[in-house]
Amino acid sequence: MSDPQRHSWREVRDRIHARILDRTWKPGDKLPRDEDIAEEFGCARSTVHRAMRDLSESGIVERRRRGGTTVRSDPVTRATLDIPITRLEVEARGGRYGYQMLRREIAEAPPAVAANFGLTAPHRMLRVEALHLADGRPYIREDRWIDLETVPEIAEVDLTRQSANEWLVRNRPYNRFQVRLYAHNASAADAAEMGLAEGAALLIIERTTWNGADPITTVRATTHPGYQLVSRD
Amino acid sequence: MSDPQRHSWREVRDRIHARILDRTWKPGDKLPRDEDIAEEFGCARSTVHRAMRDLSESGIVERRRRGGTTVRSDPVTRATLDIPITRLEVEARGGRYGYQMLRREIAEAPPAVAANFGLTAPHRMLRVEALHLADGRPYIREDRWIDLETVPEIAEVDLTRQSANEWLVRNRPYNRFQVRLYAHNASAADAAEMGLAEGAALLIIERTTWNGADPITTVRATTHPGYQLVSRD
DNA sequence: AAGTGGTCTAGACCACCTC
DNA sequence: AGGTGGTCTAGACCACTTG
Repeated sequence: MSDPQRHSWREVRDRIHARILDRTWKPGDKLPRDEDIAEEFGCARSTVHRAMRDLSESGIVERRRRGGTTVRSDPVTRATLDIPITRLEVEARGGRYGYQMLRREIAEAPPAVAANFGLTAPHRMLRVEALHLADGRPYIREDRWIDLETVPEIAEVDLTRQSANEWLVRNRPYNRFQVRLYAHNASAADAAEMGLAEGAALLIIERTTWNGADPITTVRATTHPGYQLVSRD
Repeated sequence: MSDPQRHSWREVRDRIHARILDRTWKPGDKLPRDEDIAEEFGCARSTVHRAMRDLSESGIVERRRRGGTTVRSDPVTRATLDIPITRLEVEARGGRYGYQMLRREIAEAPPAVAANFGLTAPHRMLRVEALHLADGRPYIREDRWIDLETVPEIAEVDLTRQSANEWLVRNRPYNRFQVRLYAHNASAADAAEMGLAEGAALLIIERTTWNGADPITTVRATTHPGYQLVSRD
């Protein structure tokens, strides 16, 4: 009557969510078919579908063709993180960005690296270690392995001036990736290269990227002390 | 001709994405209107819309009513993390879950806690410190503050047997939250309560939840050494 | 003021999976 | 084999926001 958007998908979503929260529909229960909910709420099935997709993406319900919609019995907190390009992150904070390549070698990928890609056969890769600087101080140290079978051209690129990441983003974009986060005590090498105390707690961001089935690169980014990641919204 | 689903939204999405990757449309550029893309691709505008929403949620393009669609000039890696309920996480790994309340007090929220909620006025809150155990060993230690103005009933709940989180999930669900991740060296107190070496690098997961504008709770979860978070897909 | 994306509808067909 | 969610279409109207 007075509501703007009486049958908006957000309202439908919230009404369904409310019934889950008030235990009308309990974890593990099966919800009615979209069509029946649509009829009850007096809206189109596609509106219910839109609402359900949101609940499904939030991890609140699970949907399967023919199997219907069920309330997830193991609710999770599903957070979205934006991991920025380091140069833009530094500049956005008003800092002066710097990049410095530390080492470069071509070698067999060690087992830990191959495992990130799910590879069993030995693989020749380009390894690049580099430092990202903010106002001249170490900000992130990265240890990167690039698959030379997928990205042979990278062997010819001058990575002392341009970060491997920026070259890859432009020339070998990925369409699939995985991120792994954990804490790590600064090793003696970390401490020396980043100018900090040995043992300092550092957040590590590991990222592995593929283009379809082809491995592209895996990076272990060691952040400076105090670095934080914050979820969107 | 031979493709199944010739005009699927995924195909439309991938074709648009391909043009961004091959720099037909460069970062900062404005894309054609959905309707024009639909005409070019020979599909409905709603199919383009579906494709665009996916690109927008992935952080590849930005869309504004009247302002059109533009390619993001600061590409990010947008990762989704599932942070499970600790009890279910332990049980899923085949461990025996245990819970132990350490301390409970009612106090003014310190500035750091109030800041998480964006509060300026002093607030009385319930503070609960507790330990989650896996096979009898400390798994996660949590330091939680609960807003007594929003959730007065919690003061009467017996939190020695039931974790505050499980009570809250059932009785005061949130609809908005923020997560913050960082690394931290175990303090002497951390070390004593979790049975580990002082200075160990620990991943901290801070979570603050609201119901609309009302603060519910903020938790600082200190994970055990070696704990990892991995993105979905 | 007008043009863009956002939403809603009704209907059709499809794909997947459980029954 | 049949029922469920998933997708696509065509059309209409709305909301936002920018020129």
